[in-house]
Amino acid sequence: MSDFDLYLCFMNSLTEENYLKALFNLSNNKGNVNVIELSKRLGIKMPTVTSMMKKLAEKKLVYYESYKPLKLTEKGKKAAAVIIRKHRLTEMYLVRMMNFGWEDVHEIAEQVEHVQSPLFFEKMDELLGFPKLDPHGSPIPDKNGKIKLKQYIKMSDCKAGDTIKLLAVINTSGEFLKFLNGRDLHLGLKVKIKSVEPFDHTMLVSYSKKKSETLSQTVCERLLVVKI
Amino acid sequence: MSDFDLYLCFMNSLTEENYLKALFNLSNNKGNVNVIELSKRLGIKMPTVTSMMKKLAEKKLVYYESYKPLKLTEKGKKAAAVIIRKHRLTEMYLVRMMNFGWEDVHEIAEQVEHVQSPLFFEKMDELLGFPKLDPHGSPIPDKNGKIKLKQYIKMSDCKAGDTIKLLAVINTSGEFLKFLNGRDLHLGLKVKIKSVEPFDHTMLVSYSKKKSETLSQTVCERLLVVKI
DNA sequence: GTAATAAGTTAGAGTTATCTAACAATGTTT
DNA sequence: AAACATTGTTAGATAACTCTAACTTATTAC
Repeated sequence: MSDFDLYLCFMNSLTEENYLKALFNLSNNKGNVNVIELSKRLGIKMPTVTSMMKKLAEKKLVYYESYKPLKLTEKGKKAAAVIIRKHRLTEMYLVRMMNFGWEDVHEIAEQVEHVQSPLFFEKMDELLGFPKLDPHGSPIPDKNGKIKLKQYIKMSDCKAGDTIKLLAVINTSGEFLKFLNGRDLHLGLKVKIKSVEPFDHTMLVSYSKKKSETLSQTVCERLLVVKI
Repeated sequence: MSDFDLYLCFMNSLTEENYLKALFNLSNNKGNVNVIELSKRLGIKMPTVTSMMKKLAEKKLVYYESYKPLKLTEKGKKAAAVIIRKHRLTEMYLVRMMNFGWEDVHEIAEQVEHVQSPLFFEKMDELLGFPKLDPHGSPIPDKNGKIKLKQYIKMSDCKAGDTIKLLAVINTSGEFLKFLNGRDLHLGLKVKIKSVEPFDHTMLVSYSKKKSETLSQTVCERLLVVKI
């Protein structure tokens, strides 16, 4: 068994990496995850997910008991955070060093994150000046998989009269980000909430040179902010 | 079937890509390739190679007849060249834009080359100023898979008294490249062949500030040069 | 030109990751 | 608490890629 094979046998397959990442991202809110949620997120049928959970449980990456919610072990959390670190560093690299728009980087990072070369990502990190956040405002875990969670609130939870600063987006789909581009909405922006429509929670806001824009609840739920 | 699935169904799998690339690289000399050669190059047993050849033949990427040498079709050549383009652009990018040494880039490029995003590689190309050669002196195929072959000769085919310019290396293994680094041998270097030992074809050479160095035949066979 | 060697193929099996169909447990409604 | 809906599991099949063992064809050597 060569050095490389030895290295590989401690490695998780690309498929396993995708399950770990999805588990991590879905856990952010509640700590544990349902089979059906994971199934939907990955676009993979439930029986397949169940059998993969058994496999990951054997590797001590997931706590799994029949009919109980899924939960990453510490080892699993760390493995997932390392992948997410690679994803977010890549996104940052693509935006800052290669002039991609924030709406274009997710798909590419989704592939590059599986590259097995710690040095590659350390180099990115260094060239970027050790960034703490990715282009969408999400925190980048450190080399050991430690992640500093941010105390942001959803814009949709703010009230009329609040002045807020836009600091992250929840959804990183191209569609959504292009919508934000079209309205000149970008991270760091100061926004004043002029009023909130009680019926559908649409917000009437003003920012930069725009006197009056309306943002639907769907949009505001995907924007993370702090009050200022 | 979604747009993305539609895109995928015309795509070759990662495994197929590796077979195509190996076929292309092995063809460079003779145009056709033996099963056993390909088997050794990929580290995959011969029966597996045979069955993959049948699969690639169905996809019109390879001409395959039992007991006959393998040969890429035009379609296969083009597909392979596109992958090799991605590999070589990545190597160049890693060296020029990320400060990697030429001995470190092969393994990383081996993984990055499979990223499915034409834009990603076009961006590299643009940022690099549309390079024609990779860090090891190999030509980078254009977007359409056209490759301009270079008329280099092996240093081992040169004679005593020749003055040559080092323009490419055949082997891109870290070991070999580190050896070259250790002797300050780099591309573009002018080298004078002082004498050739008739018994083992070792060459006695001088270059830059070095009055007298010996290079084994093993090394000289892996160096591509032009006479000047 | 036959025997020995090398190269290539066939047959059958294993692994990983996926699916569908059928069944079981859990949660919700009335 | 019984009925229904939702969620989760089991069983069995499939596809891609790999292997070993046995066999066949081609090449080389005497």
